[in-house]
Amino acid sequence: MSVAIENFVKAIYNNDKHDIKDTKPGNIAKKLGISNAAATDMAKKLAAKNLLNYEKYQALQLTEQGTKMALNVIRKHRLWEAFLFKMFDMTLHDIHREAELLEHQTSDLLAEKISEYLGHPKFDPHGDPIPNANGEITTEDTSISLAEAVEGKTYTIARLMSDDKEFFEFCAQNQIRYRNTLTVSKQFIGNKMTQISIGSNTIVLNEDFTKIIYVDEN
Amino acid sequence: MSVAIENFVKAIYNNDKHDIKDTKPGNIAKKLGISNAAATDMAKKLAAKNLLNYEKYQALQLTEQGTKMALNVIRKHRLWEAFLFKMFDMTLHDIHREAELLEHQTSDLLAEKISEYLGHPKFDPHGDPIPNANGEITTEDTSISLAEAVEGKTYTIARLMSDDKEFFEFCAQNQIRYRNTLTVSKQFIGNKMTQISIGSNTIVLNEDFTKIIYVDEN
DNA sequence: ATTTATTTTTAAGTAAGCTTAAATATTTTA
DNA sequence: TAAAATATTTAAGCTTACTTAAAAATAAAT
Repeated sequence: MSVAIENFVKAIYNNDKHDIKDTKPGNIAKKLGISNAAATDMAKKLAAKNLLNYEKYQALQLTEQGTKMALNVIRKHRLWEAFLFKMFDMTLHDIHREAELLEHQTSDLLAEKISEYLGHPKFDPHGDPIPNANGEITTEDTSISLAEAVEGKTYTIARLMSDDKEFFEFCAQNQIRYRNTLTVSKQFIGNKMTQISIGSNTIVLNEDFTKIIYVDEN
Repeated sequence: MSVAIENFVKAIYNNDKHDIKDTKPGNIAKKLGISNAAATDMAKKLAAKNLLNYEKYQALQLTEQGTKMALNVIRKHRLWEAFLFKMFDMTLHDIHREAELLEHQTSDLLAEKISEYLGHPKFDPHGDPIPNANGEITTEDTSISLAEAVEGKTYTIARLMSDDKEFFEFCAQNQIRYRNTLTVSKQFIGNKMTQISIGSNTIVLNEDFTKIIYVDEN
């Protein structure tokens, strides 16, 4: 399938899971940076290909086939992230950008080789679950946003939910990495600022950052 | 640049170097599997972009800019081949197919990371030279076709000049690999059949195969 | 040196994946 | 609940990268 189609079903899948849970054409268009008209157009085409259900003015819903395609692309994306993260010294943001391109040009064979090399990992370096070759994906998620974390407790970083360059540069500089351990040492200004200890560092995070860092209680 | 454009300049570059040394639209079209009309069309477009010189009925000639683009893509292709060959157990044919796709979706940064990881190799697993980041490429080549090799002499495999699946499966089964050593033990039926020893194996090659294996005298 | 064959070019047309503008439907809010 | 705001759809049009068919030029062969 074409890059445009793969990105379209991926956007629907992701929107459905995390974001605003709104998969109407306008939201998908916004996410992909295309016009609403283009999204409606594409929706009709993909409905004809049985990748999604389209009814005028309704939210777009992936069919089983469409979901399978989305998970196949997401698998490749996350495997590339894990692989590049392991092999090369690059920021998570750069790795994300590479994976965004490579995911569409990767055979199932190569994906399997990468997965095998990495020991069939279940999560990528953002903490996102990696679908297996059959399109099965771990859905259980006990993590909470750092914004809801409790002063004095110790946590493990479960997810870095962002594509933002600045955020990942900040992460790289402050040992904020998937599976690292941190302790919440102080919450202040109405819980909008959070001071954490991570490794030997003590840093203060603003609200924006605490909202996109997800943690599991230790 | 688009995939179509990158493949077009690459085809011209390669035709100019190895093949029939004919870069007229029809030959490029044949190589790319598109119609002659499409090739002429593209040639005009690329001339407008200063990637090649186009004159009616004449061979296509890459400009400096076009050559640079071709070498940049070829660099990425060959780095991927070298990298995948090192990392994964895949046939040269499979590796070639993956590289053919990945080459167009690889940033200069990632190419550099791969090159660095491999210790800036000068040749890929087919024995093709890898252009450096400045678009400089090793051109010296002392190798001869195995069809011209001499009975009794020992050679090093310098180049496997093919994209053919069956050929590479044969290679994989018979230790025919870039830089391996072989001895020509017998030439017969008017030098059309060549018997070689490679490792502990003795195998007979037909004319087709001897023509695409290039060797250096030891 | 003509005829014949082959290549190249031109012309017209197609599909994919977009755009903007206008019409229509839905949602919000006063 | 009617008006205003927002979203969605339709319509028309664009660009890229192709296609086939026919015309024109070049190359090969008798």
